[in-house]
Amino acid sequence: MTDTPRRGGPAAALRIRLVDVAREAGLSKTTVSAALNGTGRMSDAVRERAREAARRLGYRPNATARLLRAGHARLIGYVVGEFANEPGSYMSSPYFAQLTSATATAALRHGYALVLLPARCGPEEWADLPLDAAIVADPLDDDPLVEDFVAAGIPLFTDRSVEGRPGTHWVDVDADAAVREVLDHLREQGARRPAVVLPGTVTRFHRAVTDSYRRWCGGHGTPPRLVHTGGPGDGAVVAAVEDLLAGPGTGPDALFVLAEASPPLVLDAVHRAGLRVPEDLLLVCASEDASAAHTHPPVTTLSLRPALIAEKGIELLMAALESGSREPTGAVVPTRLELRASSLAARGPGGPAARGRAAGGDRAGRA
Amino acid sequence: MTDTPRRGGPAAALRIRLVDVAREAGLSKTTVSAALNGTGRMSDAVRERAREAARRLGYRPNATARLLRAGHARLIGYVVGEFANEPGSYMSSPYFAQLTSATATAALRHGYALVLLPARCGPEEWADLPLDAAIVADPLDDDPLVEDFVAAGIPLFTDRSVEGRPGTHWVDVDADAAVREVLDHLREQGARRPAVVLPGTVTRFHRAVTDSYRRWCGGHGTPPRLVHTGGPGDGAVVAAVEDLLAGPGTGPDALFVLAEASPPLVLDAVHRAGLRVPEDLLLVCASEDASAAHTHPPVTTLSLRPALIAEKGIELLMAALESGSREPTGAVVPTRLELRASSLAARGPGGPAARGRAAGGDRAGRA
DNA sequence: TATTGATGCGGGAACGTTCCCGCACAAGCC
DNA sequence: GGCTTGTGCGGGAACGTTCCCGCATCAATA
Repeated sequence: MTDTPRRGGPAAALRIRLVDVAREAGLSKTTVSAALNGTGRMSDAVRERAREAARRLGYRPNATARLLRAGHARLIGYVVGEFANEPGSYMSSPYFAQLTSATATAALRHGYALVLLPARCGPEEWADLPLDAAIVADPLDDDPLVEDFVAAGIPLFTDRSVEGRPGTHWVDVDADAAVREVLDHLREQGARRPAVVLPGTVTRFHRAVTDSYRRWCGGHGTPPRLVHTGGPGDGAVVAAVEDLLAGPGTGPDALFVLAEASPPLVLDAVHRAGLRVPEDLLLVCASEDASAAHTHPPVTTLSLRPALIAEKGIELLMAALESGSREPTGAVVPTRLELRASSLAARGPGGPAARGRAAGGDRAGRA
Repeated sequence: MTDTPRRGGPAAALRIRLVDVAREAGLSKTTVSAALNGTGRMSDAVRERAREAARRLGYRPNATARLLRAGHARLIGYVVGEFANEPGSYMSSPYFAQLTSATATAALRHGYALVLLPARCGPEEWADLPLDAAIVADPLDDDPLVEDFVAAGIPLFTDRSVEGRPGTHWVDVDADAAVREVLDHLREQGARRPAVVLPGTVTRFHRAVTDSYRRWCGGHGTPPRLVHTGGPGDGAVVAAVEDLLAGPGTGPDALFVLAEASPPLVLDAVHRAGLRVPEDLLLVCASEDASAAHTHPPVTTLSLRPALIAEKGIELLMAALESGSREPTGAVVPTRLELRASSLAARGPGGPAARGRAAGGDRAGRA
C-alpha cells in the first residue's frame, strides 16, 4: 500500500479526500465511492463502515472532480444584451427580473443552475466556466454575444428570434398579433385616435411593432401617432407622455405605452394632463409590473410573458441538450392582455363606445 | 507514441482535446499547453505552430479539467431565504433585484461568478456544484440555509447579522440609527404623530426597527402607532395604509412605510384618503424603487443600500477567501435618506412646521 | 577539451472522482 | 472433485488539464 502523502505544506488546508476516508475505514477508495453513492456490491456492514468513516471525517466529495468524470457541469450561462447602461441594472426592469428568475427556476427544475454573467461580456469572461449552454436575453441584431457562443459551440437560447444557426434556439412573442389585439381592443372600446409610445432604441421587436402599428393604421384610415422616448427609464417615458398629451389640437383618445414604464407613473402623468381614465383616454401599458393592478383605475397591461418565454426556452434547450442535436429550433408564444378598467369604455350610452361589451377578463371589474 | 484512440462509439461527439492538437502540430501536449497559455520556453515558430493547429481544429480547453487542477471554481452560490412564496418571485422586489445584481457585479469584478440557486434550497441542490462560497440573502433567525453551508465548510456571506460562526460574514444596516433619523427628520418637519407601517413577518430587522420606534416614541412622549400589513405585496401595504388613514379620531400627521411597497401606490392611497402630501401628511417610504423620484410630489425614501451591502459583503468574502481564514467578520453600513418633497413641510408660516427649511434638492444631505 | 549555463522541448505525475474489470472465495450442481 | 455461477471487494485506468522535472542540444567560458 503506497502512502498517499498529504500534499502541500505542513499547514496545507486539508480537504478530506476519498482516499482519506478509505484509509480511515480500512477499505479501498472504489468501495467507499460505491458505498457513498449507493451503488456497487458489498455487505451492509462494509457500506455502513464506509459511511461512518466519511461522516467522522466530515468528507465532502469534490464537485469539480465529479464533473470532470461526468463530462458536463449542468451549468448555463446567463447574459443580457441590455442597453449599454451600468452593468446589472437590468434587474430593475420587471421584464428582465421575471425573465431571469423564471429562467433560473425552469433550469433548476431540470437540474441545471444559472450562472449570472456581466452584461455584454465577451468569451474571456466565461471561457473558464464549464458551461453546457448559454442564455442571451434581449440580444441586438447580429449580436456579438450570440456569435461568440455559436463560435464556441455552446448551445444557446435567446428571447428574440434569430436566424437558425446551429445550436441556437429562440422563443419570441407574436408582436404583430399583440399590437393588433391591443389596437382592436381600443377601437372596440370606442377609441379612434390611438397613439403609441415606443422606446427610442431600435431592436427587431420594436421594428416589428412599428410596422404592425402602421399597417393597422393604414387598414383603419387612422393617421399614426407614434412617439419615441428620449431614453430608457420611467422619467423619459413620463416626459414623452406629457409631451404627447400637451400637444395642440385634438389629442389622442387612447394611449398604448409600449416602452416599459411604471404604470402608476404613466397613469399619474395622464391625470396631471387633466384627462380622466378611461373617460377621456383609454390606457394600455406593456408592462410586467404588478402594481398596475392596484392603481385607480387599474391599468390594462400587455404582458410580454417573460415567464412563459423562459419556460418554453429552457424546454427547447433541454431537448437539444439531451438529444445532442445542434438543429436550431424556435417557437412563438402569445402575449396576454390583462384587461382592466383603464381601457374599458365607461362612457354613457350614446358615446362612441356605447356598445363596449362586458370585459371578459381577469380582474376586469369595470369602472 | 501510443495511439490515444477516440473514445466512445463511432458517432461520439468529438470534442477536440489537447492531445489532438498536439498530434496535429507534431508536438507534445505539454508544449501545446504552454504555447496556448503563453508560458514555458519554446521558439516562436513552435508556439505559432501550436496556436495554428489549435485554431485549425477549433480547440477549446475543457473548463472542468482546468478547475480540477486549479482547485477552485471561482463560483459563488446565491440563495435567498425569502418569504415562502413561489420560488424566484423575490426578483420582483427592488431590494432583492438590486442586491442580486450588485452582488453579481461585485463578485464578477473579483473574478467570481454567481450561481442562482432556488429559494430556500437544501444541500442536495448545490452539493454537485463546485462552490467556493455562498451568499444567503435575507435569512431567517437560525436559518437552516446558513447551517447547511457552515456544516459543509463553505464560506458564507449574508445581509443580516449572524452570530460569528466560523467562515460566516455579514453586512447589515444600522436599523436603529435609520429609524431615529427618519423620525427625527419627520419631527423636525413638524410631525407630532408619526405612524409606522411594518410587514407582518417577524425578522431580526423588523424587531430591531420596532424596538427602535418604541424607544423613540417613549423618549418623545408620543404614543406609538404601529400597523402591520396582512402579507407581502403592494396590495397588502396599500390596504394597511388605507385602514390606518380611514380610522376615526385624529389621524397621524406623518407616515413611515417600512414595508416594501411601490411608492406611487402608497402616495396614491394617501391622496385617495383625502390628504395632501406634504401639507396634511408627511410621507417616507423605505424603498429602493426609482419611481419614487417621479411622483407628484416626489416621495422621500429610506434606502437600505442593497448595492452597498453587496459591495461590502463581497469584499469581506474575498478577503476571507484569499487569506483562507475562517475567522468570522461583519460590518454595519449606514442607510441613506433621500429627501424629497413628500416629507418636507410646505406649510405656511404659523403652521407647526413653520421653520421647515427649503428642500435642498433631490438627494439632499440630511436636513 | 571539459565545464558551465541557458535554451527548447517532452515524459509523466498529479488534481479527485467514477467505473470497468478482475481476482478471491463460497456455494450450488452434476 | 471439477465446473459454473454469484458475491464481495480492490486495482487501476480514465476524464483533460497543468506543471514539475529531466533530457538533450548548443553557445560561452575556463
